[in-house]
Amino acid sequence: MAILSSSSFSLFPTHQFQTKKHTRLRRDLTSNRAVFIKNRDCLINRSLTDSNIQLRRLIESGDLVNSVKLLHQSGKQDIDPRTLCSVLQLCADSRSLKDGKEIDSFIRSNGFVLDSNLGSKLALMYTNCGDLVEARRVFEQVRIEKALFWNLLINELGKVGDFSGSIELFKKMMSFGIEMDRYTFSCVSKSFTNVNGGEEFHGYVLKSGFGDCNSVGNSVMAFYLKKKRVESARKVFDEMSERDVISWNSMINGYIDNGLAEEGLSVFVRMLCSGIEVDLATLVSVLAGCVDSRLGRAVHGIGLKACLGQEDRFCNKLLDMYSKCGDLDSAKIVFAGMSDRRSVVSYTSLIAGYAREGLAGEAVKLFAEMEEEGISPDVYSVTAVLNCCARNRLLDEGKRVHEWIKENDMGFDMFVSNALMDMYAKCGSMREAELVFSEMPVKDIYSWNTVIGGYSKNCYANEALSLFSLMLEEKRVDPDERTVACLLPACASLSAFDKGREIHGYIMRNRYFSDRHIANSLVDMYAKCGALLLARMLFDEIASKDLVSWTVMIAGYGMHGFGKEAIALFNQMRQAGIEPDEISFVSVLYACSHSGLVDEGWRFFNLMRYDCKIEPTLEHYACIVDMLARTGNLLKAYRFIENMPIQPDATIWGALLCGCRIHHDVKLAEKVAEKVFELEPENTGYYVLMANIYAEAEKWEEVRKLRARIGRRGLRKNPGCSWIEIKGRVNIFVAGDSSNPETEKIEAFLRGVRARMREEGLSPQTKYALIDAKEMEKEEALCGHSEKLAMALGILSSGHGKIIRVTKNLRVCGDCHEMAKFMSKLTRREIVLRDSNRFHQFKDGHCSCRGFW
DNA sequence: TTAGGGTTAG
Repeated sequence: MAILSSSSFSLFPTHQFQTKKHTRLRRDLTSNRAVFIKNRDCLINRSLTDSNIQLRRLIESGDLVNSVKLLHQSGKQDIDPRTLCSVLQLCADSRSLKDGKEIDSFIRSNGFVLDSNLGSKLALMYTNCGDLVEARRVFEQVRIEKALFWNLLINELGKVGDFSGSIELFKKMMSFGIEMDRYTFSCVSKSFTNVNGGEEFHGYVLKSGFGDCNSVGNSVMAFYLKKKRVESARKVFDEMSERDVISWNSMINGYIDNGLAEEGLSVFVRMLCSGIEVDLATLVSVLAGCVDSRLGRAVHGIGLKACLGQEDRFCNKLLDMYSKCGDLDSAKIVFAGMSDRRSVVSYTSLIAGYAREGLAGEAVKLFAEMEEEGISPDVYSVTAVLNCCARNRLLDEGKRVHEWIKENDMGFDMFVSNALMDMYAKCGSMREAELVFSEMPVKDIYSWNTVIGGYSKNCYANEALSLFSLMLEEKRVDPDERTVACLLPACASLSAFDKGREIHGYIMRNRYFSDRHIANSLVDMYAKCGALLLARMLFDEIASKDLVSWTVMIAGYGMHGFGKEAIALFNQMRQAGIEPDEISFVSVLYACSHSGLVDEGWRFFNLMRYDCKIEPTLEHYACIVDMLARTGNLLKAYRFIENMPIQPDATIWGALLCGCRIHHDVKLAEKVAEKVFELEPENTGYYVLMANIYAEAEKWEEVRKLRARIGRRGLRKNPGCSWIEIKGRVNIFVAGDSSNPETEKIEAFLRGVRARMREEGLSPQTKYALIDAKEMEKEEALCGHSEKLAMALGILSSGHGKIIRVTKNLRVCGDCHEMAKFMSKLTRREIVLRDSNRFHQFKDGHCSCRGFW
């Protein structure tokens, strides 16, 4: 077959035609000369061909050792080049490089002419024995005619990862005018797949005229699929004149592998309708695309009909499918049916299934059972069991696995290290996670994202941000969408508006906004940094909003005290056909409680229970209690808690305690406080809250007793602390702090504000000072509250028009709240204060919380 | 063309 039609050479300059003609001429001359020499040698040494015959016998019996020995004893005249070809073939077959090299040196030292035949065998020997450098050298010395030998070397170079070498040889083959065959394209396709670009591969195939060949078409499909160009692969698939089971399987697998399960399944259905017989690979691919076990069961049936029920790979994939679909009963049936054919793969699938369903005990038990069965865990099963510990917060179990990993020297595996760090991070042990991270010689994107996300979730926001900076500095691994998604919650928790904006810039430069995960966390970040309008603008830009998008925006309105807006958005979400879940109900209930919308709150609570059939959790109950308590319905709240179908926790009673403080009900507070102290005896916040209630009622003796109680328990009050970001630097203040270099200015400013307040008849809210002393001292203590210091620094250090954004770790104090209102009017500055509970937006002497805090 | 494992938002 004329493989390379003349048109195929249009890829090369016209002088190629001359080269081809000349080489053919040279080849003919060389070959004639070889025949001449061979005949001459045979004539001279006719009597000595015995050793040649003997050698052939040895080769035929596969005795390479004696063949080489005999060859060494013989002279050039004894040996026919065809015999050399046979012995080289034997070396190639037995992968014996040492013998092969000896024969090569025999050939060279005896001056044998390296013609295409002998050269081919020499190249084959080197190719098969893995000395690809020598193999390529032979190709440079001799013109090898048969495509087979080129294909083998092209293939081997690709296999060892020398993709450019493989493509170079392919191009040389083409320029030499060697007739290619269909295998040539299969052999080189892997190399084109693995280099950047490689787009010309399809062009070569089309020009070679092999485009119609089924196996070549399959290679082109594989090429596009590896490059994740599923649509291009589909075009090749659609244009194929004939498709074999491999073509169908590739297309199905290509879709499913690239997350397009529906398309993959529709090709599978078409395959079934076309009457093509499915095989093991078809079903293994299809099972990977089954996201619900009903469909998977149908494929299970097809597999049984196709007599694949006993195939290990089919069973393992079935097991994995059922386990991923959450149908553990079916998974267990398959597992039971495998009895003695269970491998570490089967165990891993079921362990991972248990882990996903939160059945940590079962997962750990199965892991132990596997070891008892004599099947040793490998990196996959260890990763699966670590993941199980991570999801179920099993720190002790995870630590035991870590010990096992150390004993069995498995720590080198990146998957294992990453899973270990994730386990520690999810169990809150960031120090351990850090240690694993620091010991990793090579870190990939998962490693960085895991630790950054771990810091972020464990309230080490600053550490998360610095690790991200280090990642950018080191430049070994580029951040991706997930890095940013890990990072934004850190900015959100710190209220680090400027940092968040910087990351927003990074997101826009890298076009990450189209990723909904990113867009949602960006909206959440801005809402939590107090930039509600910005959050809303971005929310409006999200093209296809999901439940999380709506929920973060609803929660954003809620925490800023825009209850009505939150409710409107919740209704809009339902109109858009998105069903609320338990978290979105928490957001809307929280919004109702923070805006004093009692009727609406009840309406949503009932809607959730009776229409959406969502069982309320502690969080929902806490919102209702909070809503009732804030609005002064203290007894209603108390009765509500008593009638709860689930056990109330400290947060629930704590919400009522807060209500008691707002409405100055000391008696009820005492009753509630005892319940809270019993439930969370170590939480100092509740003692402080109760002490405040006493202080506000001026019951100083009770304050003293409570203080003593705190002291006896060895508890220390969590110090109030506020911070403000100025020019990218976070300034932190604790109460009475004078460490800031601007302290003098800050104090003078606050004194001035206080004086102006007094002039306008606003006296300090000294009840909040919590100090039983003379009024003056109290006033001074108030002046030192951390949020006032931070706000003052903000006003003094930032340009007019810039919003002052302050964050406090506890609830804002009443006096600071009054003063902030006054300062916003006096200085005509907008102040956004985020406390542990919500946002306060101070403008023109008013606060957005309207007293609900 | 062919089995199992690791990182993201409310």
